[in-house]
Amino acid sequence: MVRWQPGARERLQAAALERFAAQGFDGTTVAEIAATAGLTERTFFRHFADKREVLFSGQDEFERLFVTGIAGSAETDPMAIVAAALEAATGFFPDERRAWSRARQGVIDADPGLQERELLKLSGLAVTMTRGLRERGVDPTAAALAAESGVAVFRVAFATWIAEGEERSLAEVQRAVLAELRSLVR
Amino acid sequence: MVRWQPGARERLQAAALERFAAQGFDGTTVAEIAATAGLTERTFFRHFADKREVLFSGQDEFERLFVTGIAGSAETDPMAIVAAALEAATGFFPDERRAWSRARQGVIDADPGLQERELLKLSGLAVTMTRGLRERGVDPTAAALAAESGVAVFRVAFATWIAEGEERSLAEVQRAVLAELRSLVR
DNA sequence: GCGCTCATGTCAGGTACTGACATCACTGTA
DNA sequence: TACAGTGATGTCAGTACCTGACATGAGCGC
Repeated sequence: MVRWQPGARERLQAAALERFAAQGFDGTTVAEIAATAGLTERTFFRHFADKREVLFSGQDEFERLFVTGIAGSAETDPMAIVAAALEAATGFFPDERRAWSRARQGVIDADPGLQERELLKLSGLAVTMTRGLRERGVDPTAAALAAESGVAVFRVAFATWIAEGEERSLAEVQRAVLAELRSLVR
Repeated sequence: MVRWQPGARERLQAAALERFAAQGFDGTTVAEIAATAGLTERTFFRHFADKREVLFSGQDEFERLFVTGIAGSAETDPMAIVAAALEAATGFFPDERRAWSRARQGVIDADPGLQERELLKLSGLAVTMTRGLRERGVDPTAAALAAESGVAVFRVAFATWIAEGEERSLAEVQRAVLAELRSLVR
């Protein structure tokens, strides 16, 4: 007889997204999420630092794609390196995840507290990319600027990708947005 | 005999900054801030939506400077309009406020929760600027890009302005940062 | 078999935040 | 001058988030 069902963390994340989508973030208690997953509130806080984090855990792997993308690029021009990293990061969002991403973003867009957390994560991504670029020998200011631009491109591309009716892959959308940025800056 | 001392809001803000600087954000309770200001916890929450907001109230006026700066500019080029708005906004940070700004930023930099709130405010500023530019007839994508760049310039300039040993005014620093951005993009 | 590990449960408590109602100096008006 | 209304504050009770300390018991190595 097994004492605990496996996958507690994943069950909590699924239960949270489902409840948030149905009743809103504020209208859902942590105890309720835990109960839906067959666990207790205390266990929830052992897996996630706070109530909001349940929607953002997994970001680490996403950031790692950017880091390895920067480190593995053969380019020397900062924006070209960033473009390679953006390309590598699209692997985190295959088309099968589009519906899930859309639902998750809908929940985030409905709550300022969740938007705060998202901004903090993206800010952390920019910091990480800046560091990676500087380790490649890029000038500090140029590195920060290129990293911020890269994050901006990702944001716009991601929003487009999950928009109703959009059918292109994230990689395709991202290439188009990057091209648009280049023509605007020129 | 007066029933209440005037300036409750300002007293709460001053007490909060002083306590946060001395014991950290987490190490300070709202009840403690209120008591320092000669008030109760309940009154604190009548003036500020939450504990973090006590450090960010006043942002509205700052944003208004950007808006009027955009609306009042005679330029037509998006980045030139943004430059004018940046210039107008420096009025919010005269040299007399440098020490206070430095103390406040030190508190924010020490707490992730406060950084989240700061990012949300800056994101709101970018949204406001984007709207202002679009009302001036600027293309949507160009407006968003120019607004984001403007916020980025402000962030870098502000960080430089409050750095130890810096003596130039915020307006001077900001002009230098903007020039650097222009040369990088070119 | 036997003890160790470790994910989970239980319990008590602190702090952030909110709604409902009370207080009372001040202000305008008859 | 009396008196009703206003509005900032206080009091109190309650909910939800989050944490520390300790208990439980199936699985695993020896």
